[in-house]
Formats: sequence, C-alpha cells, structure tokens
Amino acid sequence: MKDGPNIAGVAALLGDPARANMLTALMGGQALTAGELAREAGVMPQTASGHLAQLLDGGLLLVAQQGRHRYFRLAGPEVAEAIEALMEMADGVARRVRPGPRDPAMRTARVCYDHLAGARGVALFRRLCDSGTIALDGTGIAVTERGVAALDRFGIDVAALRRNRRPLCRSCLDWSERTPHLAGALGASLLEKFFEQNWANRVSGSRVVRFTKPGEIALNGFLSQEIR
Amino acid sequence: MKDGPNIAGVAALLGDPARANMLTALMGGQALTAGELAREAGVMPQTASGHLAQLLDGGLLLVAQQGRHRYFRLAGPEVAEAIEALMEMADGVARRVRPGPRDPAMRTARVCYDHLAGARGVALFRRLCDSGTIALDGTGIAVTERGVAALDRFGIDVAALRRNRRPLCRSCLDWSERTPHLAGALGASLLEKFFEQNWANRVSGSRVVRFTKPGEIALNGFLSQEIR
DNA sequence: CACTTGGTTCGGTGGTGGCCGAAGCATTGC
DNA sequence: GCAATGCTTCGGCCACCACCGAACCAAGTG
Repeated sequence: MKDGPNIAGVAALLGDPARANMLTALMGGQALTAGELAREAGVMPQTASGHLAQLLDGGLLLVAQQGRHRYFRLAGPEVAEAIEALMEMADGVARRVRPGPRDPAMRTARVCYDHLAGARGVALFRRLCDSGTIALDGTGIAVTERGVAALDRFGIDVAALRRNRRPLCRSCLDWSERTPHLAGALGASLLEKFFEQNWANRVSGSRVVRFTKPGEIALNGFLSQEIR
Repeated sequence: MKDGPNIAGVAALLGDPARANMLTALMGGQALTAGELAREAGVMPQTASGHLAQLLDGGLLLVAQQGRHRYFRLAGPEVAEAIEALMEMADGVARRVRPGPRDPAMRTARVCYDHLAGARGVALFRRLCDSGTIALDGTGIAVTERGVAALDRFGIDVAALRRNRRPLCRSCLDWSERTPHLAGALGASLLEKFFEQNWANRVSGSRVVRFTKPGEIALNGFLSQEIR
C-alpha cells in the first residue's frame, strides 16, 4: 500500500524512552540545552548528544547555538500535535495500565507547546466559541469580524497574525479534559498576552501554568464579559 | 517530568516498519486477517503473528475470531487519529525526503478509518460549515438545529448517533489537503450512507473511494443545495 | 596561558528485538 | 478418517542500537 509518508521512521524516533522524555520536556515550548535534556532523559551527556543528533536529523527538533550552549526546541506545531495525539492514544488505550489522574495543577492549566491547555484552556476555548469570537468556516476555525474587534481591544492584532504562515486558529484535543482547546497563532498569542500582563506565569522546569490572583479575576472577567 | 502517559511505549509499536505497514493498511477501516496483514507488511506469517500479538497487547488493535481466520482492526478512533497526526508530522517535517504528491485517486477521495477524506472530504466539510449544518459550540463541533433537520431528511438520525458514546463530530486534519475534514460518528455515518446509496464504493484492498457517475452528481447536488 | 564547563566523537559492550525454519494446533473440507 | 489451510509457538541467528568511559574540541574565565 505505502500511502502515507514514512511514519515508522518518525515513530521510531519517539519510541525510545530517552528521546520521548526529551520531547515531552520540550512540550513546554521553551528551548532547553543539551545538558538539561540529558538530565531530563536520565542519560549521560554523550548519550543525549547522540539522541539529539537523531532528532535533529529527523527534523523533529531545531537548534540554536548560543555561546557554548546549544538550545533545542520542537521543530513546529505538527510535532507537538503528533505528541499530544500519541498521549491521547496511549492513555485512551492503555487506561488500565496507567490508572490514576495526574498532578491537579497540571490538569488545571499547563502549556501545550505554546498555548494554554488544561481546564483553563478548554474554558477559554468554550468562551471564545460561545461569544462568537471564533467560529467554523469552510477551512477550519476562523476569527469572526466581531472577534477581530474584540481581540484588538485586548491588544491582539489579528491582521498581523494572519500574515504569518502559521494557521491562525486550530483546535487541539486536550488530553486531560478530552475536549478541544485553542492552538495555532491565536492560541499562542493569547497565552503570551496572559504572561505579559502577569495574569499567569509558568512554574519553571514544568509545563504547569499558575494564575495570579488578579489574573484569575481578570481571566474570569474576560471569559464572562468579553463581547456578548 | 513524566507527565503524559507512556508515549514511548506506543510510539515504539508504531516505530517498526512491518507494524507501521499493518496499521496503515488498517486505516482503511475494514478488518483484515493475519495473513493479509502479513502480506501487507512484507513478512512471513510467523513474524506477523508476533507483531500482531504486540499490537494487541499494546491495545492498538482488536481481534475477532471467525472460523479459522482472525480479523484484526484498529482499536478505535484515537488510534487512527494518532496515526494521521504522525503522517502529518512526517511529511511536514521531512518534506525533502519524500517530495512528490501521491496517487491522485487517493488525494481525491479515500477512507480515513471510517469517514471520508481527501478533496471530496474537505469539500463536504466546507459545505457543512457554510450551510450551517455544523458549527462550533463550547465543546467542539456540533450539529445545529437546522442541521439535525437537514440530516434527518437525508436519512441520518442524529439523535440516535448522539446516544452513542462516540463523539458526534470531530475534525480530522486531512494530510493531503492540509485542511480539516469531518470525523466522528457523523462523519462515519455520512460515508456509510454514501456507500449505501451507491454514490460511491471502495476499491478493494485500498483506501481509495471511487464515486459513481450518479453519485458524483448527487453529491454535488447535496453539496450545493442542501440547506440554505 | 592554564582551567572550567558544555558538548561532541569514538570505540567497545551488552541487550533487545526482528526475522525465518520447523514444528505444533486448531478449523474446515473431502 | 486424512489432508489442506490459517495461525501460533519455539529456537536460533543476526543486526541494530542504546549506553557509557575516555578522549577531544570549543568557548568562556582567571
């Protein structure tokens, strides 16, 4: 048959525990050094170096040299999406082997590559739909006219985001909530705004996002009042 | 970090060429026997048997004994979705290594697990959006009230589908068109109707869907007129 | 310059796992 | 009953690859 592209090749890259750990560590969206990734994966630096070379060669990672450090990051959203899909499958399918729930903070709010996931993420998505900020158009999810105006008031220049090659809106299945949250350029931009305005900040070395008290209030306001 | 479930385990299952071939063969949605899968994977029956045991054990496959045959099929939509996500990643990421387009018939219309994909699939999705049959609601994609009526006229009982545990609507990124098409119970149900009414049939041993002349016309009619 | 730190390359080792031939069970059919 | 078919288990072979120790390089630092 041989239809799709070489899925076995990339899957094999994700199939080694050390590499898988590195990649999930990078799901946080920020670039990490080779050394950090080695610790994250629980292997010696030499071993990690080999793995990283493979991931680079396979196109899953990008690297930026900076002084004597090399910063690695995921090559793009498709990579992050594939990883989330695998998580989805792995826990949908092997539920019995990994029974429990997870870290509650993680379920509440976490970074998914570069946008917001968890209960807060899906609440945001829900609100954006209900308020008519985003809606389905022929090619996927799009920002409505009213949405453009509302987001502009919030300091997000939708027109500028559109000029980017990256899709504006995309839905991403949340693996803890099993309901979609917002990915794509807009998703990333919103999260960035949240950080910028100190509504939230990341707890370092983890994907968890912690909302500040004022941020909490502000977000709730945003969720309830924005547009109507 | 250790956040998600065991992604390395399932990824390793997809990481072997023989197993990957089996799984992509099963993306057609119909169950295949162990022997057929062995040929598909290009290995001897004994070898295939071992692989199939692993896939069963990993929960990616289900099996049904029937006479002296064992029919294998994908364990569920999550599995199919993960595979599509990997295809997406693999060809987004390694574009240079696998340059060309593919079999045109495959691009036009194919089965994606149990719903319609390819150019026809995304056209259908587009039309369903534009006509207001489906729309974003808080939790994802939903059928609108008008949509329920329209689909009912087409012979699809949305209420019955809803009673099913499976999500009604889900979008699935089409890897040839790079634009979403409709998955979920409704997607499956629509494709089934197309087959039932002889608008289309599958070319055996492949994922390709061939529309009949009358089916072509009927679908175009459906796409243009349905609802308004 | 030596010294430290982050990273890579090289070589050897060990384990895992894919592969097939042969044999073993079922189920069907004559 | 015997034979054919579909699939599995067993055993041995082979290749690949993850791992680490050691040496090497390169960039900052005194």
